[in-house]
Amino acid sequence: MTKNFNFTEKLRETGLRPTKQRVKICEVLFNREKTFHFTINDLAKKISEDLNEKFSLATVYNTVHAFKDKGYLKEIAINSDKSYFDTNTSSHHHFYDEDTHELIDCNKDDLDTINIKKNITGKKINSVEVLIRVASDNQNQN
Amino acid sequence: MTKNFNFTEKLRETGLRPTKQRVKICEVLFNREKTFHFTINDLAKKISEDLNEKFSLATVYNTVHAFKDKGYLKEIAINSDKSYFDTNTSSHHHFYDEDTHELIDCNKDDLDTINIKKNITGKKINSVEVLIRVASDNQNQN
DNA sequence: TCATAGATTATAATTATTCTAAACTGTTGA
DNA sequence: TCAACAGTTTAGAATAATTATAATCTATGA
Repeated sequence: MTKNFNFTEKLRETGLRPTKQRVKICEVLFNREKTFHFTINDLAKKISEDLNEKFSLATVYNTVHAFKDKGYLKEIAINSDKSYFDTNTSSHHHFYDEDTHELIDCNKDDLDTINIKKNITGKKINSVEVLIRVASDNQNQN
Repeated sequence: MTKNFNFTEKLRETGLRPTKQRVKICEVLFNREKTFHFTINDLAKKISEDLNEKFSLATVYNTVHAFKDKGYLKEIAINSDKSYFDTNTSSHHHFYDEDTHELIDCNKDDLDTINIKKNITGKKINSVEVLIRVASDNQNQN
């Protein structure tokens, strides 16, 4: 999904009916320069702010999951409080600011490529995620 | 915490009252060769199986959190379903088997050291976690 | 236009986790 | 040794994120 796309067509192409809600959520998520890191709640809030209308929470959940299944979104494991999603679906890693609870994408050159030397027999690697937890220098050491 | 330790003394040393429940949970967690990866539910089940008695779930939560705060346990972010904990508190990484929902420790030589080249101004790095998701070769590509 | 499969919705249900307040227990010091 | 108190445990209630349900609605293809 790229900026200023014909979301209706894109949705149809990938087998999702382009409903009003889905198209609008696409606009909120993908009409932007930088990648967007969000929780369901963030998104629901953004929808009601930006569009001045409120979709059912269930719709937000359904849509985000549909988008994730179609590969428009990536889910990022941070903790068990809530799920975080990322509009950047390329293979990349994250900083997580434990003070602000914000996610920041790593650039390609922030980190060497992760090289896994061991294979688990009969298993293939689905993903490799690095999470770098950071916090203010002058506070909780964890 | 090491195998066959005097848990009562160890608990006291770190400022935790060695109650019956805490000592028994120590035994379940730390009297073993290999590291133990578990969810709260796993642990609660193991307690009732191994010890043939049932501690209040709240106690299991309290104890696990106390142990985590004292550095006996590490929490591992996998998904938002539940929290996973690890008795191996050294800096290390994980494979996560998406078929069996099992965690497997990476050995030091499974992975190169992660070298982070970028700093976030004013922030210090608390931890660097790598999670390698694996799954059976002949099924869901995610 | 119509039938229908697929979506949306409000709400209920579920699940993991945290809170609460009462009862209980380790520890300290007289 | 024992009273007193702070720290723990406990059952159950409360909370929060998420999923399920079932009725209504809508995009789509005939």
